[in-house]
Order: sequence, then structure tokens, then C-alpha cells
Amino acid sequence: MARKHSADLPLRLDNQLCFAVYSTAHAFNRVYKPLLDRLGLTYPQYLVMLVLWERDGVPVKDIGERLFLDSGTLTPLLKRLEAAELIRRTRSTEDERQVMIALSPKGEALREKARTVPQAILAASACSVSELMAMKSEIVALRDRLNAVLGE
Amino acid sequence: MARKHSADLPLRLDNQLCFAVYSTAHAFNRVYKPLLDRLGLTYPQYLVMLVLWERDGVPVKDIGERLFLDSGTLTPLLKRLEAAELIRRTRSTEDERQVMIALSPKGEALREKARTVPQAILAASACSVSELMAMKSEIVALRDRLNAVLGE
DNA sequence: CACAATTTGATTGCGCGCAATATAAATTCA
DNA sequence: TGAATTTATATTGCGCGCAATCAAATTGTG
Repeated sequence: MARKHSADLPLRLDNQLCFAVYSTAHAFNRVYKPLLDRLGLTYPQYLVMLVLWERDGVPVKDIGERLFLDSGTLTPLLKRLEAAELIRRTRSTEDERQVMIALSPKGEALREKARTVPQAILAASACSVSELMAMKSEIVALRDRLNAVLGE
Repeated sequence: MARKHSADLPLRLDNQLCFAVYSTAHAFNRVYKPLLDRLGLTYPQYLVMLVLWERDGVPVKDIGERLFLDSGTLTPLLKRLEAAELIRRTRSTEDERQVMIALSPKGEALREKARTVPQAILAASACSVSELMAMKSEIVALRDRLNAVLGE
């Protein structure tokens, strides 16, 4: 062996893409926090609201598939959104196993206040929309490859 | 207004870089999980060990700055690593405020078992080292811009 | 030296994130 | 049809992640 620990380059934190992603997710969260505080939402709650603003009245399962979250995370989160009167939770009559999530008037109204959030994030990112979209595509492709490995 | 919600493209989940980063971090975590289970570590604990394997005997503050984590996260995490006999926590004699973190022999030995982790992650990522490094650089640059916004 | 300001870490409380388990409804199929 | 299996959600427990607060040690200033 040439030198002590000479083969540890892959173990170096600075070399690891995963830590870059992990620490960037936290950085995003910290930037979002003051913006979402004004809406009374946490970031995961904001994601659920984004799903509902795109399509209202969906089962919990659909939200979970969209956000890659399970019922252990979503059930209490949705109960908090219900307690905040932003959504309603009702058992489906066709399939009694499903809980359907629907926006309340208050939840729909919140969309207006949320419109200012994306541009504030864009400004904090300090780069062009096209650059952001390119990065997003690369990262999503990576995520999908990782999830594919988990799927088999 | 042309059409209902025609101006909501920025609110669409599919367009958001942050969600891409967020969901990729979770995907990485799920890939790491079975690998780190064999080491008896969680991912954040693994990050702390990476820091210590690079430089042993550092104060908690340094670990926090490196990983972007505060004492509310690190104190209990480090106590668990101490309970697992991977590290030792001792008050600095020069500055009694500081708690110095040092690897135990068991913690040093774990480095050998950890050497197989990065290549397993590389395989799951299913792309070349140069592509990964390029992505990492872009994401780190983004993270640093986000953190810069928070800093003022 | 005295005393205020700063630094470092610990503590508490809350909201995820997820594994494991439970339960009930729906579906499959023998 | 009735049993076995699958599906959708709920519950529990644990480990972060972070804001807010606190205590102790150190530093800076006059």
C-alpha cells in the first residue's frame, strides 16, 4: 500500500453526490421555511397542497405515489391539514378502504397566496429558468434510476 | 384571464427543482438503507463517521459546519454513536464549552467495512463517475447560492 | 478587574420519514 | 360460496431536523 488511506477517495464527503443532494434539500427547505410560514404550511404539507391544486378529490394512495410517501407519513400529515381546515377526509363510498382527500374552500383560497412562492425560490436559486429545468431533468432521471433499483 | 389556472405552471409539481432534489434525497436514502444497516448506521450517522474518518478528534461545531446540522440534531445523534461505542465524547480541557469527538477503535475499524458502500451507490446510480461529478458540482453550486441567500 | 456580549453545547417540542404491524374491505380463485 | 390473498389506510416506535430556550464558558471592553 502506497500511503495510509490512499484508497479512500470514494469515502471522502466532498466526492459524494448523495451528500450534495441531501444538503441541498435542507438548504431548499430553509429557504422555503419563511415563505411557507406565511401560508401556515410545512414543506411536505405544501407538496400535498400542490398535488391537490393540480387535481382535487384524490385518494391518499395517489398522493403517496406522486410524492413517494407512505401512509405512515401521510396519515398524520393529512390529519393536521384537516385540523387546519384546508382539506376534508372522507371514506370513499365505492371502495370503503380508500380515504378521499378534497380541498376545503379555505384550501382552495390558499392557492392565491401560494402563487408568489415559486418566483421567490427562483430568485434565491440565482440562476436561469432554463438552467434550473436542465438540472431538474438530470436529477429526476437519477432519482428514477435509483427507484428502479429499489423496485426489483 | 384566458383559461382557469393558466398561470399556474410555476405551481406545478413537475416543474419544481426543489421537489426533484427532495425526492432524490429520499431515493438515495432508501438505496443506502440496506447497505448501512449492515454497518449499524443511519445515513446521518454515516455522514458523521465520514467526517471523523477524514479527520479524527474534532469539536461538535466543526461536524455541524461540515454537514450543515446544528446541536439539536447532532447532540442526540452523537450520544447514540457513543452508546454504540463507535465514538467518544469528551469536554475539551482548553475550552470547556467544546465537546471533542474522537473515534473509538471500533469506530476506526468500521471504516474497512464502509469501503464497499460508495461503489454500491455508484452502481445503483447507473451512470458514469464523470457524469456524477458534474452533477455534484452543479448541485453544490446551487446549494451554496441558496445558503448564501440565508446568510444575509 | 468587572461585566456585557458572544460562543458552544444541551434540552424540549413538533413534524416528518419510514419500518413493522394491525385492521378492515375488496378481490381472487379453488 | 368461502377461504386465501391483496389492497388501502391506521398505528406505533424510532431517528432525524430544526426552532426556541437555557446554561456555562470565554472573550472583549472600559
